[in-house]
Amino acid sequence: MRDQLHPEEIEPDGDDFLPGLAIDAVIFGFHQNQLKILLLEYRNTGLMALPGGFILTNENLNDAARRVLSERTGLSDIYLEQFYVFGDLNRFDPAPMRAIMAAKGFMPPNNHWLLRRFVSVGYYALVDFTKAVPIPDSLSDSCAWYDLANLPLLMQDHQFIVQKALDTLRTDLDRKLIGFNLLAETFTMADLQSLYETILDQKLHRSGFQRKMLSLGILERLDKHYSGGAHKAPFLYRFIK
Amino acid sequence: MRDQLHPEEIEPDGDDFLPGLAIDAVIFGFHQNQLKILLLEYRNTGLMALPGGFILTNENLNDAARRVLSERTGLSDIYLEQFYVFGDLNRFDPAPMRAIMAAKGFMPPNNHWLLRRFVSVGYYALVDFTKAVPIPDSLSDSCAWYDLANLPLLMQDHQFIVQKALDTLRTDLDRKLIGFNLLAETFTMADLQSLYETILDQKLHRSGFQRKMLSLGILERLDKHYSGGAHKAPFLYRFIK
DNA sequence: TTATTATTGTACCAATTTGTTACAATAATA
DNA sequence: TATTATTGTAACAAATTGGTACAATAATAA
Repeated sequence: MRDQLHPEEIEPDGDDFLPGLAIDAVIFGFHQNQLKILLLEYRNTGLMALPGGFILTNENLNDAARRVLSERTGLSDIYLEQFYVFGDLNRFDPAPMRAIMAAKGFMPPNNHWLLRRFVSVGYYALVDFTKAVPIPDSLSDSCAWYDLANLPLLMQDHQFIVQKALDTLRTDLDRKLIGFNLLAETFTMADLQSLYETILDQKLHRSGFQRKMLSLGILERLDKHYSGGAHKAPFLYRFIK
Repeated sequence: MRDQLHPEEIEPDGDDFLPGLAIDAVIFGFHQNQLKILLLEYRNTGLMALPGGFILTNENLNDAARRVLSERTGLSDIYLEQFYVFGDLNRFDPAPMRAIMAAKGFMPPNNHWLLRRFVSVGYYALVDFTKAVPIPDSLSDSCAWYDLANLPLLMQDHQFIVQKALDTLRTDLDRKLIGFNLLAETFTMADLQSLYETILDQKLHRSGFQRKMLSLGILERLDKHYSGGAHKAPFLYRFIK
């Protein structure tokens, strides 16, 4: 959304971008049985926000989202999905953006394009936590993972956007088969079940879960896995298309 | 989308609207066991298009969609849902819009705001066919129902938009309970089953369908219905929230 | 080396849901 | 009054899901 600007973006016109339109990205990761999302923290303001960006005038909307994702995570080929367009008037509040620009030493005029109303397209993304390398944008001093269960206060309506993304992820989890995008290349059945339990926030029965997953025909069983656990070694699986 | 303009909208600036952003509406109805959608036909051009519109600068996005819906159908309180944002560059083709404006006797300059790139938010709506009164906009000479199974050639990417709306309707049909919005206030179980069969494009088993629908607890059974049919009179049902 | 321990893989049965057939009840028509 | 097509529901089979049980196993502890 109105948060990620490269130095060259703080211009009086913003002519390189589609006016009034932005992208907000809820980037999910999974680590130590916790769902996490990427958040930016803005220099000298204490404001925390979702990664986002604008759409170049010669760029497809979905490509702009992919660009934002890749700029914040270093990854390409990310699982990415539109989930909602946030277009209410009451999300228009120039104060946070003005604070961010002021912290950057820029005092914009009141009609600066970044201070006007924005409609924002919400995307959610699923990434392999172990592969993503969070990269702050030019205005933020950190880009890092935060536990979804314990988020800090977010700027504007970003808390609402996160909730809507999570709702969509929950309903998409079974219909589309997307959970795998949050895991590493190979994983155990227990990993997968823990992921599902965390996303859906409910316990699942081990036996039934395994039966259901295997019946989908999207898992390839690999060799046994003998890590530190003092127990029977589980199989490893890989997702197959 | 870039199709509905009142006379006052054909101005050099379009300052009353958010720039570059539009709404396309796929308005579904159901009549004589056929799914139908509303289409506009533009004067003197033969172009057919989805109803659409723009967002006023002081208007919520969803309210703009409701306004478009009410302007084309005369109905308020319509079931309405966002389903996708169409933001590819290749949907930008000024020719059809120029033809529509020319047919209206207006020769716009090449940089006219209506001839530039638009990102369009797709909404689908479900209305009671018997209550909706299709109303053309100021540039079209007809607004009418067309069989989804037998659509004419549509402008730009509108065929694609319709397909995506239908896909969404199909997956939403069971998750949310929205089919009733396409029926009249009261209906028979056969009506409801026919609706489901038409939307999903597959035969369903009468007994199982009835059992499932009744088990949802969202139907109120009314009196018997004795219409023309030379058969046992079916019950009427009403949808309850 | 051998018991201990926690977990894994899978078999098994119960409970529930879904798929299918059957048939009596019924409302108009012949 | 018989005929006809449809409706409402019962009945049962098949499939799916929920839950338990238990042998197999990999490390650790004795």
